[in-house]
Amino acid sequence: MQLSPAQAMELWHRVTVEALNQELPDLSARQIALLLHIYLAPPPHTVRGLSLDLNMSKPAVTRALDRLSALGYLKRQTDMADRRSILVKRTVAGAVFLRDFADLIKGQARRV
Amino acid sequence: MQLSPAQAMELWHRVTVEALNQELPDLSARQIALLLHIYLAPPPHTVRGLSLDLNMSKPAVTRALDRLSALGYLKRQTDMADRRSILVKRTVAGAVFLRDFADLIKGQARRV
DNA sequence: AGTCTTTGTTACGGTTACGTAATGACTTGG
DNA sequence: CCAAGTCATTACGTAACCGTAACAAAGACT
Repeated sequence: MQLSPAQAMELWHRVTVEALNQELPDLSARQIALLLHIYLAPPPHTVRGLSLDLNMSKPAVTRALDRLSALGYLKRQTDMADRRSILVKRTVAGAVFLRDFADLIKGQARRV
Repeated sequence: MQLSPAQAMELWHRVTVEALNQELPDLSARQIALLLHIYLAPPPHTVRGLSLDLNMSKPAVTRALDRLSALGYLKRQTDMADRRSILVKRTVAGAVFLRDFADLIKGQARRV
């Protein structure tokens, strides 16, 4: 996939502005990264693993999970093999949200 | 520019995660949108205009400008034709930051 | 058993952001 | 020249977020 710097900026511009105008639940950069990571990177996903992968502190991961699970975009499940760990699981609502977001990007990409 | 939903998500995922790992100054979605808008949409840019274009309250625009100008990414200039208004201007530092960001996107796009 | 380690969460203090409402500076129009 | 309107900012209360440090729960190891 080829993309000039100018195209890259125009795409990002269009998407961020459009996201603001649609008044999506406004997630921080970390929350978006976390959500995308859970849906796109291979499981399992634990707090510790996410903390390392995304370069954020464990409490920050916990709080992001609180927020995203309150929105219904994912859920926690304690790992039965090691009950200290929790496994972060996808949900239908999260998949729908990301699908819509992907469509927004796709739509704006077509205009670039 | 064509982009499947899956490609769109993968690109967004790669870029957001990479941005976290590089520990760029973490800007909110609004701040990024504002910065991109100022550099990509045709001037002039006033607080009121930005507030309308980006669907955010005027105080939110003022605060975002505070933050972004503290980082040196843009500057205010009072409009001499109507001294109530301010014109938001680009800076070299802002252009450099966005150029780097565009390169980051471009680099990740190549891997998608 | 008991200690040490690991995992996720909570507590705390501080920072940053928001929106509504009030304010100050300036322009406009009667 | 003064009242009304417009522009940006500040004030204020609230909510969200951060990182460090303390914590409870579970596992590992002797």
